[in-house]
Amino acid sequence: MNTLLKQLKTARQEKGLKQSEFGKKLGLPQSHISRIERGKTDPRLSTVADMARIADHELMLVPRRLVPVIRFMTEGGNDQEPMWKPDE
Amino acid sequence: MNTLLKQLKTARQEKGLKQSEFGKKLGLPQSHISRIERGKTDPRLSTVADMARIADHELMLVPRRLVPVIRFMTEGGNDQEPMWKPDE
DNA sequence: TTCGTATATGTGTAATAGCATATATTCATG
DNA sequence: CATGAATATATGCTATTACACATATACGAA
Repeated sequence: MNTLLKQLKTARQEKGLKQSEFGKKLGLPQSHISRIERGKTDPRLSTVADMARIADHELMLVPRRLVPVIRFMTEGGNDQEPMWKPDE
Repeated sequence: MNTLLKQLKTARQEKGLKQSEFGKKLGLPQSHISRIERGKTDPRLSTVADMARIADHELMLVPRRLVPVIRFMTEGGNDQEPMWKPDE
């Protein structure tokens, strides 16, 4: 499907928001959130941008040659954890 | 207005495409491209994503704390040029 | 002027968005 | 197990709007 929508769903879940709460913050009905997350509808740009912001994210336009780097930074894993440890 | 749309427009221009050519690659009429770029309409997610790809870009969902870094990478300037040179 | 490009307008259609409701599904708790 | 509450998905029915298509206007350059 659309990976962006999947990312949005997990972002919402990580915020601990259910679809109805999420929708209320956006002024959207729960049913619509559901349809969007499952890819049953093609939402408007403003809708997705709003959803992103509520979920502490941002919708950005990225030049293709930077995509791999950014992908690594975002889904590369939890960078609360160090990526390597010095030899002891 | 929406900075993302402005970015899309300059991305198209940098590709040397006029609205009509751009639209043809997308299966969209020129009039629609015009309305979108001027913020007179709220396009669908798929439309914007398609426009991004044609313009050699990608629409990405980015965690808020990474936004400044990515902004620096993208609009930070031409990184064909090295950001520093070693002392000689 | 004529040509190329960008923006504007109007009409018809298809799809999103709003609203209410129905149907799972899971998970407690008696 | 049964029952009920909380969550997620589904459906039907309107209203609003993106989108398709044609056409018109504006403006600058050759």
